[in-house]
Amino acid sequence: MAGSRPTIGDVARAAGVSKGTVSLAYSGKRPVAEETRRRVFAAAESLRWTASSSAQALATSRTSTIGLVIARRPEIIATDTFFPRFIAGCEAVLARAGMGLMLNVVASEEDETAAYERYAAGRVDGVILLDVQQGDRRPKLVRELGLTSVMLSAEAPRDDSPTDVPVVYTEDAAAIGELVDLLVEDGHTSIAHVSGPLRYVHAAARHNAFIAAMTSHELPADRLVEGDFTAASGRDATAGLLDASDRPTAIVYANDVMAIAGLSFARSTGLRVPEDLSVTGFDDSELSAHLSPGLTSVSTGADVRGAVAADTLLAALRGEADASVLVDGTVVVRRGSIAPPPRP
Amino acid sequence: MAGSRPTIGDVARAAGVSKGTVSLAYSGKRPVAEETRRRVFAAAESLRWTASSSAQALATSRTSTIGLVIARRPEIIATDTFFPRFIAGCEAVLARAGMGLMLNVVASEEDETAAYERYAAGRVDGVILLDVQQGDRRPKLVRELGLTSVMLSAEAPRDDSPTDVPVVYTEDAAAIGELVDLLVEDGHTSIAHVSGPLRYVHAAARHNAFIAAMTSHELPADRLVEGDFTAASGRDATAGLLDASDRPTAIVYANDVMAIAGLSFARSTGLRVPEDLSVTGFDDSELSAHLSPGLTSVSTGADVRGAVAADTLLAALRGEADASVLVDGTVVVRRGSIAPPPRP
DNA sequence: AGAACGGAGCAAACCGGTTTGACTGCTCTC
DNA sequence: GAGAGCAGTCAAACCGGTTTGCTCCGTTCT
Repeated sequence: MAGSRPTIGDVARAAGVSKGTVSLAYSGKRPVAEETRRRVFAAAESLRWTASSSAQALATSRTSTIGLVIARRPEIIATDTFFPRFIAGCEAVLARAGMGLMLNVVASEEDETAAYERYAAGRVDGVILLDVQQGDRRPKLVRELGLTSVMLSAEAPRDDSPTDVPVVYTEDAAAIGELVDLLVEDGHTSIAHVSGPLRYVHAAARHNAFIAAMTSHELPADRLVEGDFTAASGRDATAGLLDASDRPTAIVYANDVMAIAGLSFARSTGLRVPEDLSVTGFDDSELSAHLSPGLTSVSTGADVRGAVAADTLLAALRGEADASVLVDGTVVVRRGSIAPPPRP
Repeated sequence: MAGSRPTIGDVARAAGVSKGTVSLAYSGKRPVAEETRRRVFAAAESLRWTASSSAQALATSRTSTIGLVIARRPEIIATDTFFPRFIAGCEAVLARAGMGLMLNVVASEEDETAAYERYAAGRVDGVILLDVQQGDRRPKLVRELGLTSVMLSAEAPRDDSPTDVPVVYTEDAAAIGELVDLLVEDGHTSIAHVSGPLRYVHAAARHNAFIAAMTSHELPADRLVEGDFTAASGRDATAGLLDASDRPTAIVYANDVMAIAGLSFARSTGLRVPEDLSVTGFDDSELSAHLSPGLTSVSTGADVRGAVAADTLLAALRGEADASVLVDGTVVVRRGSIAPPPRP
């Protein structure tokens, strides 16, 4: 019983052929007689044999695994609904391709480097880079380590982008523009923005898009607060904004968690939402639809992005097209959290 | 100069020793002269050599990786804040031990079985079983596949537990009891419970604890609704409870997301929280502290549980103690969402 | 009829580590 | 001074697959 798993040699013996033939019967890299193939498969099945992936990895130098390093503080990982959805999307694609996903959550830059080095030591074939920053060091790092990679971004890659890493991106700017348009149409002129950490490309993209949208309406974009995507920072930023003598009548938050915390804080000071203050979020978590009022947000299809990122990485691993790809899934979802501003 | 990574043979040559000596210098399984060891390390460093984990895995039949299969619908994964925190906790321990974490998100039972079979084919050494159900088939499955495992639970393992899998558990019952005590002390007598899917051991544990607590106060435990942990189910369950002619004055939810959705729904019908209705959650997500009113909840230390689960699994892999371990980190956090019931 | 060709399969080398039996000096004992 | 014991090292076997050079055989072409 149990003990050790059968090896390809056991299967070969049972089928009366050589190891090489068993391997070829499965890979099809050379013709194998139909009848032989059947004998091999039958033998494998009765022995319940599956190829050892360690041995396969050693022989082919491909691990059938891709890696994902998440470098964020635990509080943020805990509340941000992006990661789980993104990972679920990846998985759907990877599982179909027989690939595995290796995950690492790191706290420091050294840990991050160490994680990529372990990856390169024959643990994964490629990686997906999340939370890209301006002048991110990782594309260079992973290339030097010999890992294929794909980056996620919130804007089209610039022509002068220094790397040849394929980019999977959304166009967050357009969605932010739409949100601002909605608010301006409702009559708002004093609109604030609470961004994520601006070192992130995605946070900066939304931040810049907000400024551009306000400017295009000839409104001042001077109420800008940098948050960090946590509920706590959403509350603090909101407190600061509402404290001013001429408080804004609407706040555009860079994610839902900050928006919900901000909304709650505003209410606790006696303001009504949306009558006295309109708020919008970003990323449309499931909870947002079930609040009262519902939170106006931007659905970005995190799972789709995960799937596309995985697909793109698999293609890159096959040596195919390195082109960047736009994931066009951002949809503004209007709910009860916005309304015309109060009369002065 | 990319090309191929150096091998142990290159290091051996550079240091003027044999492959075996290099290996022994690193593993220390046999004595190696101090001076030789230094030469080997120096050579390895200058060649930037790291052992190939595929080769290591093949030679030792240990992969230095553990696996985690998450079998939940994407909506739930997206909102539940438990997984990310749990994983971050695991990772902290695993990284320190040089182990990797392989993650799989599956949609069906076949996919789940397939995932464990891939694991067993030399991808991971052991697995952590989450969301254990009554009569769960996985302990048996993974044992047959030759994988070491650890289970997470919300109650002490019964004596007659059919398996010898170590269990890492919290005692959710005590926390639920405390919540009920708080509400009863405030004068509530009509308290409802919205549970998670009762096939899960953790959901059932909280559900049963609720009934026991109510009974011990000689109150009827007859307002029980089974939800599924999503915001949508929290709202629906709440709608059903509040629709009754004698609506409850307090609702104990099995997680925060359902509680927040329920709270929002109640408000949208004109009820005030906590004046007209008290609500409590479970798992204490970061957001809960920043709502207004803050959500009374139970902090369960998901990250600590992750760390302990990882530690326990590593111990099991070393062949050490299979004992079950209690993670004593549940703390009831009282916030503004509960208050005495309205006078009739 | 002989050459050329391609399908089928075997045996052996290889991937990059780990493990172990055997050998060499050396020191320590009696 | 012979034997025991041990630190230190090497060479070779091994882990379980994949890949390739070569042989064997039957068919087709000229």
